[in-house]
Amino acid sequence: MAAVLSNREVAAILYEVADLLEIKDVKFKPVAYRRAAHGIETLAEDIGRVAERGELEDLPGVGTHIATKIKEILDTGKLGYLERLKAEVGPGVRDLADIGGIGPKKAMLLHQKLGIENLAGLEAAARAGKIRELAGFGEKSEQNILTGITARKETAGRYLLGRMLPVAESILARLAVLPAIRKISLAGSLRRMRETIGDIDILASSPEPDTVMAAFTALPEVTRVLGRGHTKSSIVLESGVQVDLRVVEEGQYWTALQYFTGSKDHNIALRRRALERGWSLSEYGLKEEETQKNLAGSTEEDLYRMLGLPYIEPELRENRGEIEAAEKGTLPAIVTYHGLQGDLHVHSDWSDGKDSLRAMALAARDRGYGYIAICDHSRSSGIDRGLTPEKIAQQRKEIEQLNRELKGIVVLQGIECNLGPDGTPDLPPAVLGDLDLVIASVHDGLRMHGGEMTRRVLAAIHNDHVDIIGHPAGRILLRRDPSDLDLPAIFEAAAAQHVALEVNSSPSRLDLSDTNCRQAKEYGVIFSIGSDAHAKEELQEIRFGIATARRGWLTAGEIVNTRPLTGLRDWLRG
DNA sequence: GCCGTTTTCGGCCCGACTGTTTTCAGTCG
Repeated sequence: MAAVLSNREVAAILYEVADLLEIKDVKFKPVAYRRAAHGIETLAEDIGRVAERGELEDLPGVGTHIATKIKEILDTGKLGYLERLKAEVGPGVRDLADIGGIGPKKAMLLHQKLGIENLAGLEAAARAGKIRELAGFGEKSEQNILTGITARKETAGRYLLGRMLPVAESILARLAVLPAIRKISLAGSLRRMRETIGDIDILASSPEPDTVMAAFTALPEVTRVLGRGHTKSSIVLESGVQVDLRVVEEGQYWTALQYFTGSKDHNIALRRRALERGWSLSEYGLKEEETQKNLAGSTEEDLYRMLGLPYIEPELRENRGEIEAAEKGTLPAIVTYHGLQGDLHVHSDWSDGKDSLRAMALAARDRGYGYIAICDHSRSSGIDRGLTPEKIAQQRKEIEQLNRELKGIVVLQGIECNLGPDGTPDLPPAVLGDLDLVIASVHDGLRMHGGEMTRRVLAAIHNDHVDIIGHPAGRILLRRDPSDLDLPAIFEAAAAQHVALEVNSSPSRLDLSDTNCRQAKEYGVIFSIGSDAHAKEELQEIRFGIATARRGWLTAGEIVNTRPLTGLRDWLRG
């Protein structure tokens, strides 16, 4: 059997080809390879199946040549063309361009003039003071290279959305009150709510940009000012994250917000659309080529309307087909941030949570929920204080008492039961049958071989007592890859068995992922969104799960906890 | 290397900032 490669792995090979071609200063091909790679990366269907049907060339950006290369990758797991490029350019040269301030040109120059092969070589050359001697480099660029290498070692350059959004919102709040500020918003990947972000982007409008920049660069948490201009300044926070602030004139705010929200690919597609109409789109406006008259209206909605499109939510702006769908009027009405009636996955101090049942219930009511499902861990999950059948019976009494007492919120008794190696829950069927809701999750043996792991989860899906599969892919962002699972098989079974797949909102999980959701919905899967809160303050992290669902094009109808309690109960019985 | 309700050839998004330069290339988003 030939090696089975995921879409992501195929795309990674094409991206590498693009980078190496760019280093070789080949024109236009890098863009072509990147576009093909992006199309494959965001494809809902398995690329192998597309290839089997002989439809590779129907994919956007894939022509005869790239199709042949994709076939080679799928057949052999490798690409001869890439191997030749690597041999030609030098195997580690591509990594050099991961350092800020170094692009393809400088990477090649460093390689050719100093024989640098990798990041270790780059660091050594910088420390030895050799880089400043190169034409086009100086002392400052040498220092920046060293700083960049350090930053990369510490963080690998990505940060969790759930950790950075509060930081960004705090900065935003302090800038928003400045008298010089007219409008201000988050932009970039943070506004699109990507699961990890590379930096924080903020956009503001002001008649006095210098005043705003002065306040921004003087924020107490700033450890370094990377640059300060009239329209753009960049700072680095103690955490190592970079924050960019752009300040534009009032009249340019909405086009600038659209522009700086991205994604880059979405914007390129929009700009092409503008060009087709004889206009040019930039952060400064939508302009008629000849007259330079600005056609953009006074909101982002106006801008999309001018381009013949309905408004496209920031979470959808990834050039994953949203522009085509908008044009056809088939863009889904994605779930809203206030669209949930309850939280289906929270913990209490009965297992590893911090707060009592009562505290969790009251906090849920404060959020406007009608119900909350307490899903503490079961006994074998390796987590201290996991619940035994006896404990579950005691907990039920307390929950019943709470439900008699509390108005405006219904507490459901659920469980997050642990799945054994063969997919059997670690509680007897009779115990599971008495609970309102059963989440089944894998917490150990995550590195199981693909077939075994898939069978394990499928067994849980076919268990009559299981309502939801918790954090199905088992990934930890920036730390642990998803388990080796046949996701299409799981999606198919979950849809057939009416078992919901969870979108876990914990900032380091966001599992299922946005692209998983998008793929699963094609199978008719129903989803549940849970905060996985272990304290009442964490209930608000549900917004990251909702964001993930939105990025996965999910509508309220596809998410079981958008239903009021009666609707939820109907589904649980069904 | 891809693509085309003007094109099967000749295009392929746009502008600011940095660090190095005495007028601009490279990088970045």
